Amino acid sequence: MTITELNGNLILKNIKNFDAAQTLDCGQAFRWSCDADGIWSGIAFGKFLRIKTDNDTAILYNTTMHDFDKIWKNYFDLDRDYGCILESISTHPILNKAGLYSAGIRILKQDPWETLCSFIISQNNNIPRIKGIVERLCMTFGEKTDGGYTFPTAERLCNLTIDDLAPLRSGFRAKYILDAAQKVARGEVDLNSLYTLPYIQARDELIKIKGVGEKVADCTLLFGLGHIEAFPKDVWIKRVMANHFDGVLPECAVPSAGIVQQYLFYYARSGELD
DNA sequence: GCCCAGGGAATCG
DNA sequence: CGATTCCATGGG
Repeated sequence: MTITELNGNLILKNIKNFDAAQTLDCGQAFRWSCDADGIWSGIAFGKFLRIKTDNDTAILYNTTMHDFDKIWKNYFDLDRDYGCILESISTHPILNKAGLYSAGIRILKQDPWETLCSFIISQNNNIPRIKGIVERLCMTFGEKTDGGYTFPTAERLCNLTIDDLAPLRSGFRAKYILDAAQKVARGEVDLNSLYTLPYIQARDELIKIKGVGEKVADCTLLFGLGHIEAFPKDVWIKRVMANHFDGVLPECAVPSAGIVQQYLFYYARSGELD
């Protein structure tokens, strides 16, 4: 991968397995949207970004080398070799097809609090409505910034009431959002410690929060904390496991289970598997 | 109207 | 332990 700076934009060349549309619209993040020119816009870690990918090139608009090194390189997981992972599952016919179909997906390293809160909202919910609730959460309690609103911190939310959250129309999830905000803001659950804590222990920490079970915890660990061994089992993945794998994940997928999980989720939802 | 959605808590037996 | 049931909301 090479990086060049041009007119305030960054151009990444020879970057493999990175497709903005697949990565940002595969259900791991809920705040990105695409315009007519194929440019994706969103806010993460308090910063607004526009990005477009085309084959092995990516253009990041109106950003700096400093922010790229500090935020976006890590956010888009650009240091990981996904070709190696795709190769490792290529011997299994279904996994191979899922991987080829999803080869532009990168597993994001999102802000852990935003990830936790977003996936609490995701429970028994559909993706368009999750996006709506998350956006109303940001507009109501986030801070105005370039291009929109930031994701509100746990500290901002921890003293609110369920009535305060009524404008979100998040239903029964409101009480879970508040419990998460309180435990995180008080340090009762220390999200930053979960980066390095072993996977099982990190998951047990997250499950202390009301409304957080194994699935929401796994999504937080995978999409926010870099634990690629986490394997979130939602209704789609349960169907794939039952219908195609006899309930057991193929051995070759285990080392990078979370990434393979996202390939399967994306592939299954496309209708190509059935 | 009915069914389902990136589930989890409460309550059974 | 495992299996049900309920939870708010809105799109299809």
